Amino acid sequence: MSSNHTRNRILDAAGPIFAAKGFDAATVREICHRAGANLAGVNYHFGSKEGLYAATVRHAHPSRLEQRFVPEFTPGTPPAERLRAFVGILLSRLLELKTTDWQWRLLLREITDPTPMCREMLQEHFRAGFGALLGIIDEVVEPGVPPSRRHQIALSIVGQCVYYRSAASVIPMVVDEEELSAHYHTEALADHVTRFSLAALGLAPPITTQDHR
Amino acid sequence: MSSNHTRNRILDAAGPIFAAKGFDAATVREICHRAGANLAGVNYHFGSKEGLYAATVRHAHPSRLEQRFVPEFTPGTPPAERLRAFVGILLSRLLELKTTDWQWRLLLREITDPTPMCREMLQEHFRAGFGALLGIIDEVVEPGVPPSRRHQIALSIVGQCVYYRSAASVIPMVVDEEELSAHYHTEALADHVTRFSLAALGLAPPITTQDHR
Amino acid sequence: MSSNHTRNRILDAAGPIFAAKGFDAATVREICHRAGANLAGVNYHFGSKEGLYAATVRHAHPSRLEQRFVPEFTPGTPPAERLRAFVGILLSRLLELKTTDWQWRLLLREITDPTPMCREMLQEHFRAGFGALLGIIDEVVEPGVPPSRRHQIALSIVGQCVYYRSAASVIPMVVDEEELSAHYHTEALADHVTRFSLAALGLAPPITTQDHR
Amino acid sequence: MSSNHTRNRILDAAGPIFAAKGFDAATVREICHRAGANLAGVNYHFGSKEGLYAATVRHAHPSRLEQRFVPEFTPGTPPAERLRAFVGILLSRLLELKTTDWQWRLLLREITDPTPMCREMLQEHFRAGFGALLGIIDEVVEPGVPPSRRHQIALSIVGQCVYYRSAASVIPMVVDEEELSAHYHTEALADHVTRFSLAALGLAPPITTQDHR
DNA sequence: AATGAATGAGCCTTCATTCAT
DNA sequence: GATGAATGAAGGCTCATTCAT
Repeated sequence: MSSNHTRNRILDAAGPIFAAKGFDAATVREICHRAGANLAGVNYHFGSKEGLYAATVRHAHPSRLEQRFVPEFTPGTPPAERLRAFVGILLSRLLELKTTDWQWRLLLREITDPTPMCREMLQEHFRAGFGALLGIIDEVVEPGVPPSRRHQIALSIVGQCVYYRSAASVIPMVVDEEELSAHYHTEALADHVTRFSLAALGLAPPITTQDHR
Repeated sequence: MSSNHTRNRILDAAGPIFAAKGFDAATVREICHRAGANLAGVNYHFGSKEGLYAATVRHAHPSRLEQRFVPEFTPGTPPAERLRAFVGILLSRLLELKTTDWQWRLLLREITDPTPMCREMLQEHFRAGFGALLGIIDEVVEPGVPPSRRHQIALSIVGQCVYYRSAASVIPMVVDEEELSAHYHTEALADHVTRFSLAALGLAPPITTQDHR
Repeated sequence: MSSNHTRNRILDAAGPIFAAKGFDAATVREICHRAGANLAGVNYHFGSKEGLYAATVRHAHPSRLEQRFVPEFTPGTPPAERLRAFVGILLSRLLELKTTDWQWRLLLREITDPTPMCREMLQEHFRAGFGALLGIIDEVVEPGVPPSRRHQIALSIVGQCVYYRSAASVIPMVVDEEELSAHYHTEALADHVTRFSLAALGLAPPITTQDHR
Repeated sequence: MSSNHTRNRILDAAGPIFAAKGFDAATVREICHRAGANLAGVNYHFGSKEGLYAATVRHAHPSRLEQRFVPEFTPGTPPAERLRAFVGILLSRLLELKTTDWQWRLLLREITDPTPMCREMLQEHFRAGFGALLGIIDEVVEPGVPPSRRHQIALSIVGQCVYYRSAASVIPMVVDEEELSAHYHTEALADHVTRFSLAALGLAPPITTQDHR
């Protein structure tokens, strides 16, 4: 967009590196080297390593926002179907991190290990997704159920999904390889999480029962 | 156990520091200073910083194992009650991290950001907890439900709990302060997670209904 | 004088900064920033930082020369009165450095820590003041006193004045605060230096006697 | 004295460099290079560049203190003689700075451009000399003369001496070379300053008269 | 068995300067 | 005439490690 070449090259180089290593472990040297830029370029264009990090996160954000958390449904689509879509999208983002998909990894880092400099950006992003999920839940719960309960229901659903990522290293320790490949791909997990949650919401039979799938 | 005083002092000092800052951010300097030991002590006794880390994790392990995930119940205790106990213990460990309780924090770090050198220790620990939870679930599900389903049920329960820790920085962004202090202390969360899960398991009414609590 | 706006803006900005911090500590960045000019402006217009410094000193000079060291006295004014005036003016310039009076500060810096590039300017300035003082002394000394003696008398007088500036940081170490505020403002110091010097010149009683002041 | 070789080598190398260039312009690199030490040695032994500077000043101090400002006089030595000795010593220190005599240059730097870190050391040093001079003056002044006057007399004497150093670069501008070599060596200057001051104190005829010297 | 001393690699940042426009 | 962009050199400092004792 801008004609500023070096600045953009640095920005593009910084993203994957910050995403892969985090703020501390990433070095300005490596970023500049990968960008083919001079070592002083970071300070010239961004003032400091922190400035570059903030710019990188800001840079990562807008392109992400375009991907909504919920597709446009025709009115009348049942909540169960919409919940399945939400869970499917969330899980696919969490688990199918392509090598080039560093923006999302950067956000995940911020969630676990937040940096003061991009709190607001994180907040905006997180609220969007949370709001979308609440919209689905609101259609299901009885009128008298207080907001605090609805919030926790949402967190219970999100938590199930995020766990498959945050504990990715640990799940193979309790599940054998065969089972892993059969039941832990995105679609299978989305099915399970949706099913478990729908059961809790009273929109499906208990998870403990055998089903026809 | 050993008569090597310095070695043990370093080990004791390293635990909390690694737990608090992680491998990279922790410095040999600080550890040795806190241990009242010489800066060269780490390399002398453990070969390298990595060697110290591995030893620290091994050192952390045994004392942890003593704390079981489930108390000894009298036979016949209903699964719902046992599940509530399991969730309560897990959540209290996740959320109520006392300053002295660095061993557990070290394990949590390994889950999110695993280090190759202590995979086996992590595995042993994780399997113990997972097994305990499976023992409870097995009493509830119908006989025909396959193990893969039972595993995922367990992960759904654990995931809900872990999320309150891994997303600790992000939850205040969507929940106001008042609600936070009223509904997000350990006991309230344990009640919710148990209730949500029991509903999914068919052992409680849907979570969407108003209850008497 | 020139129609080159940027050049003059840089020159005006450089003066106070060089005066306040000296050549080394002053940065091209700050100067250009304060001048609202581009960072490259210094090198474009002056070739280098040194070139700017030389130009700044040259720029500082002419406006200074207007301020004479001795006011115009009516012929017949006694030397004692003229000496008091000289000392008063010198001390006030040394001690009462207004923020805007950076030219003088720049000269003072050159005296203590001379830069090769502006030797001539310094020389011209210094000779003017020295000559004025010699004019007063010449009226007092006996005819046979050689010039070398007259020069040293002048230096003894100037030296007393300059010391209050060059040792400004160290005088409070040997003189308490109360005495400082009572006897170390410009007028009181001018009185003392004049009195001491007049006594040495035989135009006043010895400084050791109690006087009526 | 200590067996710590590198530390002392750095200290010895730092002294002359700090004295010659000042704190800012001196570089840790040059110091370590000259000391034949590793670049990190400064931080290991002194914590920081500032720490090294403070240590250097402290290191410079004790050896200096041994050189008293006034030699031991037999009781009854007239004040004029003692004043001459004081002025002679002060001037010789100010003017005859051998290349190896960096300690005194370092102190002079502190006087003109004080560093917060060694204020107390400077104070101690300065008070010693000032006290010695006051001791001489006290014998001369009338009893009723207040301390403030005595202090200023002392400063007038010291000021004359210091000026020959602080204005060393500027004096050749008003005094020709021949006169310089004849009347501006240490002894001649000491004679003049003493004579000028004694005249002011009423212990010698006015400076304006031709004398027999 | 243990340590004080010393090291080399690497960190981020700042500087005056140069280049292409 | 003037500037935004970019650069190379150098700055102080921190780190894990090694060496000699």
